[in-house]
Amino acid sequence: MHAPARETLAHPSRDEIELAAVLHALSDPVRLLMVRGLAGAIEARSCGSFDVPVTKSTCTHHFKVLREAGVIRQRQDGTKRVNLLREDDLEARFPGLLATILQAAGELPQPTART
Amino acid sequence: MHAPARETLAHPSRDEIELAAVLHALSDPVRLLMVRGLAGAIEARSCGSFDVPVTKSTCTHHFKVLREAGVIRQRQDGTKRVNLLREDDLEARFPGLLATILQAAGELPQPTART
DNA sequence: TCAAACGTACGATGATCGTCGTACAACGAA
DNA sequence: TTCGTTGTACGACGATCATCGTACGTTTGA
Repeated sequence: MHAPARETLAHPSRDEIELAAVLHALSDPVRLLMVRGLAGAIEARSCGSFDVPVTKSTCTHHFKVLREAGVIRQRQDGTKRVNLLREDDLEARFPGLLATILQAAGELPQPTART
Repeated sequence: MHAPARETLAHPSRDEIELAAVLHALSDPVRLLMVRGLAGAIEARSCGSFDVPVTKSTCTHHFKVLREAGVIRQRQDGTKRVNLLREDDLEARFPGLLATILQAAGELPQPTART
């Protein structure tokens, strides 16, 4: 077991994304926070750039849940692993779902704008 | 503890409905089935009228989860307990959410139509 | 009055979940 | 090369979950 796990980043294909899995993934407050952060970002964000009240291990766990549910895509980039929402795939599979949930989660997150 | 539980039907008020709880409630395939059945029905439906692959006790449990999440409202009617979706409350709290999820759950359920 | 139907309550069980700490691997910079 | 950064892997822990069987209460109907 010396192979770097970086090769093992399994993502479900678009058609394999299941509604129940997506809803379950988004039913955790921490993960909802992560997804909101991802939705507000233009660029893919590394795991460590999130302000969530859990340790690194737990963070890894949550990103794995989101990835395996098909909500996010993870890609290795040097020592960082960057995450981005699979907005297109989700929209194709479940139209309007992500946007509606994000809106229900308390409007869009305002990264640094406060007029 | 001889009081019939029929008095103890606690429902969250509209403003107490939480997104995470709703998503969690809907992240179970059996409950999703129940909600779809409820959405297709015009009248409130009794617990026993659902075609779900679980026993009665489990059914009771699932309806309780749905009720406590604020997804359905339960009312006693003779020996039956009837259920109906809290569409208005959900729409007011999380606009579009229920409809979007129901649509994602595989279009509208066709109770007895098969042209 | 008696029995059947409907659904609950309670307890149990095995599975999954969210959380953490520690140890380790990979990469980048000095 | 060496060190710090980033994030994972692997247990482990307690909590919650989905499921069931059995026993019981309530209402309806014969």
